[in-house]
Amino acid sequence: MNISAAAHQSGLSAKTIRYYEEIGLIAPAARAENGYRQYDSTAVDDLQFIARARGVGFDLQECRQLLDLLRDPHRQSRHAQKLVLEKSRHLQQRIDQLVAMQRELRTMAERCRGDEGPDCAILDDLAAPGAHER
Amino acid sequence: MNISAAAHQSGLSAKTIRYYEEIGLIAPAARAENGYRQYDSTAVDDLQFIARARGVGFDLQECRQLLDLLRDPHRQSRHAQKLVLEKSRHLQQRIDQLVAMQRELRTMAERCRGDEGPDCAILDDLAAPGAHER
DNA sequence: GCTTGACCTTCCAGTAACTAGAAGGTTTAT
DNA sequence: ATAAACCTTCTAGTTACTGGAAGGTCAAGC
Repeated sequence: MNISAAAHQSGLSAKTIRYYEEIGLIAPAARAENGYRQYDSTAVDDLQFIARARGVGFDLQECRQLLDLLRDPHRQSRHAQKLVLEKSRHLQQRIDQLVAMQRELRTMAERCRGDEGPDCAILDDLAAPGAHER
Repeated sequence: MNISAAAHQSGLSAKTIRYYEEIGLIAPAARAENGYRQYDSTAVDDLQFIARARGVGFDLQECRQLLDLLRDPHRQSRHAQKLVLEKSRHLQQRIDQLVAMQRELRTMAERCRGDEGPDCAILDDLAAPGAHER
């Protein structure tokens, strides 16, 4: 199958697949006589694997490690678990950070009248945070 | 005051301040005779404003808009409120996405034995998601 | 007077993970 | 014959910095 079919089946874009090949994340695709890349089902499996790993937050370097594990018959499942647990911890930190930002944004939006006038609690807050608490 | 003092007071790095000047986010700093950038309290105010806006999730383009509003005596507070509400909506989408990823990661980690053997629910899940549900 | 260390300057390059677009070859259908 | 929908490679741009090189400046200590 050609690259756009592989893209469709994996949920990646053709550009992204070429990029993954370029950086060596996936093996160079076989080529048809006309030079077009050809993908079989095992190639598509790899692409889907990567797409799913990306989807739960792994970066490309981590995808590389996960693919290595996937291909290693002597792997130890604790290695994969370690990657997941670490990712989960970092993700939680990021979530906590975003939730804190969200709280601040909501507080600012509530305190702002949001009318035609220039008085603005948001701009005040950004200029002197916490001033309204004192 | 020199750039490192301004950096310290604003919580930004000196590199970042120079970068903000380079892209025109802040006005070019005054220079001392020796060519060193000089910052007064109003310059530091701007830097702090930006640092706080960045801290609640605004990108540099949005910081630019917020600074424009801050400086506009004829501003309407609803414009600032709109920016905040939009940012809040996007942030919530991002949070929801990360929380969903987090759920998947936790499920995978739980289902994986995490031992010395090669059988790994995580790699299985990434290779064929939802297979265990069927 | 000289050195040392901590400042400061500019400029160039690199990061992550693509995405856009140009210029051109191929295939398929009409 | 031509149009469309593919495919190819290559270059450059995105965001918001960060690191490092090469070199100027300043204050303190010997």
